[in-house]
Amino acid sequence: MVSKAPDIFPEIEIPDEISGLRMTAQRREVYRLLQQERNHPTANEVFMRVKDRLPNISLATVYNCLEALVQHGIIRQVNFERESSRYCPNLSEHGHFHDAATGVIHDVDFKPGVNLADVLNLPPGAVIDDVEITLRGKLASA
Amino acid sequence: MVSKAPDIFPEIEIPDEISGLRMTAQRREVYRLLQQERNHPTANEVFMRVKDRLPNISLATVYNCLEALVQHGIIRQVNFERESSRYCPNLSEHGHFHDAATGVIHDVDFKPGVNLADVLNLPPGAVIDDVEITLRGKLASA
DNA sequence: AATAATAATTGGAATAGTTCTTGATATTGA
DNA sequence: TCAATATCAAGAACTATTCCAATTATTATT
Repeated sequence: MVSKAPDIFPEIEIPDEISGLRMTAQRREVYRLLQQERNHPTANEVFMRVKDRLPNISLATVYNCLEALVQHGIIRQVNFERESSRYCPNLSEHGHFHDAATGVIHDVDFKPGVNLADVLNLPPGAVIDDVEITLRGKLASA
Repeated sequence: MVSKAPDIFPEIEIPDEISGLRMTAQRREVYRLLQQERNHPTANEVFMRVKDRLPNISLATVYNCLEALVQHGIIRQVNFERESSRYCPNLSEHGHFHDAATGVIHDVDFKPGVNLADVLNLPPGAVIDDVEITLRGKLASA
């Protein structure tokens, strides 16, 4: 007899529309999963997980949903090297620390009041639309 | 009658060995090209360019050469989103600014004396091996 | 210099993540 | 209700990269 792992979080309610994007059943479940499992899953991981609730969903649809959510600024797409894209619902400007030992990805926030131009020699006239910071290393067992 | 574009730079001399890596003809030309054309070419762009001098070189060999050079710390591999990897001979710790209008990639240096931990809330105990900073935006015509 | 051992190169096949295409299904608006 | 539009599913297609097996080049040893 197979028993499903219990949902750790109470059901997250998701409205019928977010930022102008209609929440279909598929988009809703994809988004809900990202909210609940904040370990930056790949499209395929999302696919496997969401199948619990929508057994007929296809991988192509997961890609479609993820793209729609990214396009509407509801989630973020994160890339490490040329590995599979990963997705996260943390919209605040942040970077990522990739623990080489465990593979776990930690969100890394900016300290308040930090200005990129204080830190980097930007090309003159540069207007920054998007910043991507990725760190790789180890967590010394504290 | 086809005339080759003249080499802008005088021939760059490359020793028989760099950081313990034997410089074969193929590796030498790949490396020379990266030194001369500092526009962060892709493997395929390197391939097409290097063919001028080594008409029989294969794309697989270009990939092999690039990997060997990266492995020995002679060049760096740079990834933007999930686009083709690009390669650059600038070894100093630096980031990249990607001009959305022109597609041109500019190297961006750190201001002297900047410490990552001053700027980011790193996870406690994090030891950083590698930093990757990518900016995307536009260059306001100065 | 000849030979054996090792390393590098080539060309094509294989792989993996993602995108595209087509037909079916659902939703919205008139 | 009907037409127009959007979304979905399934699998084919695409692309950057890696792998593989056979050949060629280089190095070390006699």
